Amino acid sequence: MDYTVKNNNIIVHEKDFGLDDTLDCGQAFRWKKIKSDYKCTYTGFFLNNRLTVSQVSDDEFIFHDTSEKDFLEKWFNYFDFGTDYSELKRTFSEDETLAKACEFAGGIRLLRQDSWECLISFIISQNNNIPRIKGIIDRLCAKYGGFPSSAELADETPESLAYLRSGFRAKYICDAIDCVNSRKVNLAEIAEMPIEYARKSLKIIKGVGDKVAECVLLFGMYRTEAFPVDVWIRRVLVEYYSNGFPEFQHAGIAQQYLFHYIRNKDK
DNA sequence: CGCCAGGACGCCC
DNA sequence: GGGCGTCATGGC
Repeated sequence: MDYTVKNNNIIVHEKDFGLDDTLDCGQAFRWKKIKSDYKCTYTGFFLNNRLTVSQVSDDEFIFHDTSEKDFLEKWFNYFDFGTDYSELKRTFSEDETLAKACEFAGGIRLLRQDSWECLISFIISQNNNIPRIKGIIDRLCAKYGGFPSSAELADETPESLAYLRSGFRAKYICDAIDCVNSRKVNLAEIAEMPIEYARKSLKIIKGVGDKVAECVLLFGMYRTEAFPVDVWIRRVLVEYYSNGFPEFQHAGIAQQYLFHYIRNKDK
């Protein structure tokens, strides 16, 4: 990765990176594609830092109205620019199916998201579909002027959250708020725990089962050994890996390629 | 109308 | 331990 500062923008050159692949693959829910004269442009947030970013070509990107300081302190890490995805994909591609998946959407990167936002987002995701997940999170952020902290949400009840239309998940959101505010669950500590303890700790929260815990670990804590199995990945495992899934370092990142592949390959 | 969506819980055996 | 009905909501 290399970058140059130009006016108020940061121009980034990076291979193995695509905005559509990365920002519209179901790992983050607050990025919106907007009209532009570039290949594509998205606007969205990390915590409550807004960014508008455009893809100019296969390997050129514009981070609009971004200082060098903000780029290096926030966005470099968020987009995981410190990781060599060429090398990762080379390793994954020893597997036949993963080779196809990496070829299909080679621009996917694992975003380093905020653990709290991730926890709430993936509680909302259960037995739900991506457009509706985005809608619920939109309504939450609209009310609070950004993604609310657990402290801001302290007085919410399932009834007061009715406007979200999140259905049976509202009581789970409230339990997550209570667990974090009472320090029964400490996300910063969980992020550093051995993975089995981290899983158990997250599952203290009602509405957090195996799959949601795995998503929080992978997307919100950059625990790349976490491997969420949802209905789509279950299909991949049945269809292509009846003899078991091979051992990979950073298997969670491989999971992202597979998830995107199985959902979109027939389109 | 039924089926499905980045599932988890409660209850049953 | 595994199996099954239920839980809101909205798009198709």
